[in-house]
Amino acid sequence: MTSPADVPKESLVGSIARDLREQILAGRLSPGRRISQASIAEHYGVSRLPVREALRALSTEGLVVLEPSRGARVAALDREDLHEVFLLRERLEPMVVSLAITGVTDGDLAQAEDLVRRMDDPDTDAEEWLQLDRQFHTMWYGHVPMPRLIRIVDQLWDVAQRYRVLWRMTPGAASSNIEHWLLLECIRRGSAEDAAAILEVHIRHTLVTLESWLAPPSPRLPRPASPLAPDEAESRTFDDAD
Amino acid sequence: MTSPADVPKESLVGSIARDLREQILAGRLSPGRRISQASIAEHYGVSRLPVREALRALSTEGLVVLEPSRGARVAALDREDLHEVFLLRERLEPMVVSLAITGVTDGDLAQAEDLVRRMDDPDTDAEEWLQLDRQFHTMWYGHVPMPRLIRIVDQLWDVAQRYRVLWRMTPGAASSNIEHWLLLECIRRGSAEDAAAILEVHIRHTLVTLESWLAPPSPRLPRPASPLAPDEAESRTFDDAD
DNA sequence: CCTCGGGCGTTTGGATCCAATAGGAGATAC
DNA sequence: GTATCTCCTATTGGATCCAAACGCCCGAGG
Repeated sequence: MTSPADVPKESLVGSIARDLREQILAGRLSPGRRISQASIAEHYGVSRLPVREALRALSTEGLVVLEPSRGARVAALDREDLHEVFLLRERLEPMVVSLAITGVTDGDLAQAEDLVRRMDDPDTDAEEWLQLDRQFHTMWYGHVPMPRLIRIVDQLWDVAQRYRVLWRMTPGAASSNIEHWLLLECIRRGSAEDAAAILEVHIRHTLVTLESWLAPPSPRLPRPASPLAPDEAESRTFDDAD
Repeated sequence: MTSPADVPKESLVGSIARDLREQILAGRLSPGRRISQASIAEHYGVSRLPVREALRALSTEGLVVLEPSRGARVAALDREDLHEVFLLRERLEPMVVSLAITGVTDGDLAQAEDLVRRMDDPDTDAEEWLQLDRQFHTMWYGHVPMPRLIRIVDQLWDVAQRYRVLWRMTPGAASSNIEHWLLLECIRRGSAEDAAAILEVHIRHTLVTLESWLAPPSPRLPRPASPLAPDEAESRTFDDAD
């Protein structure tokens, strides 16, 4: 999701990195799983070289961890990391929205309203909902001329996405769209402070919901097996993924 | 400055990236200058391959820019970037300090006081002063268990360092250490809010000083030729650097 | 039966080689 | 004299090949 159109000709490493990122975000490559350079290279029909660089790039984004001469693994998910990522989002994204608010156009507002409306639609499935949600939150970034900040927030979104895949199953997910309507209203009114405040609450709300679901404070609720468990057993190979 | 001891055996690309980073931060590789893979490789006596990966790693840190099949350049310095970097520092570093403050030990305080004292010493030259300054600001990070945040702030410091090299020549530099004493006092008292506030002011202060010096609002002051000018002429080759 | 050490296979890391692209110099036409 | 088109060279991107490190399995010894 980082800069789709500013590179006229994308290199191999870029496309491989993007696809791997997609796989990891969608959860098709489980956390903690080893990534063999050779299997990836064979899967894409290329040499191991661009795969190496793609893995290195993904490691700087925090999606994989690189152990020297021991290979790469999909970055594990744990509650400390979840907490950190959402704390950073909570601090940075309100900043972005309040900076973007002066550049918002009528077309943006119409598009945003359409997005929120589609999120209200009970027919949209979980995956599509997540995509709409991200689009709603990131559509304002184009108005903020701070490329470093945008890149950081985009990467945080990438990591957060891995946790959000779990969150969409939680019961608290429904109330989220109410905050979307609120945020949209603040943006429409052009009040940067209110929008920032709403967004901060919104992110914190998501964090609390996620944490309370992952670390059972009320263990009486029956839940499926904890999805945070990294599969050290390397149960699946990459080629199993598709 | 990222994790000196947690990698037992450093790979070639790591050491090359570290050295190149050092060169760029110290200003020995001027902004905008082209970096030829071959010259770097020859300089270190290695193949071009680890150089490529090191350049890619540095590009994710924002120190070099990579144009596809056109090579790498040292990232240019401009006022928008300066503004952005310091705005992010202003938002993130107070957060770090306020989070670190509960873990501060007496040893930390003694060491910090020594650092600030040495910064007051008129015998310390500019380069050493910058190093002491960075050490004073980053010594608290070890108490904050948020690796993503620390890495982001470290990278921001790296970029900021390139501007600070210029800043140390400005007349406003002297008053900076007063704020260091204040910050140290807040940390000693254990008041996170005050420390965060002081640090925020401190960073903003630095930014304003730098901006007013770089973009001459009072052009009567005689200044040396603007150090922000990128040398598109590629006046120096890498081997000239040492 | 458990533990330690050596040999082997697999995987990563680096070097060398080849293709493709961009930039520039030179020649030619207007 | 200037602008444009073409060819050439230098540099990057990718593939293949080789060495070194890690992990594992098996065997010997306590």
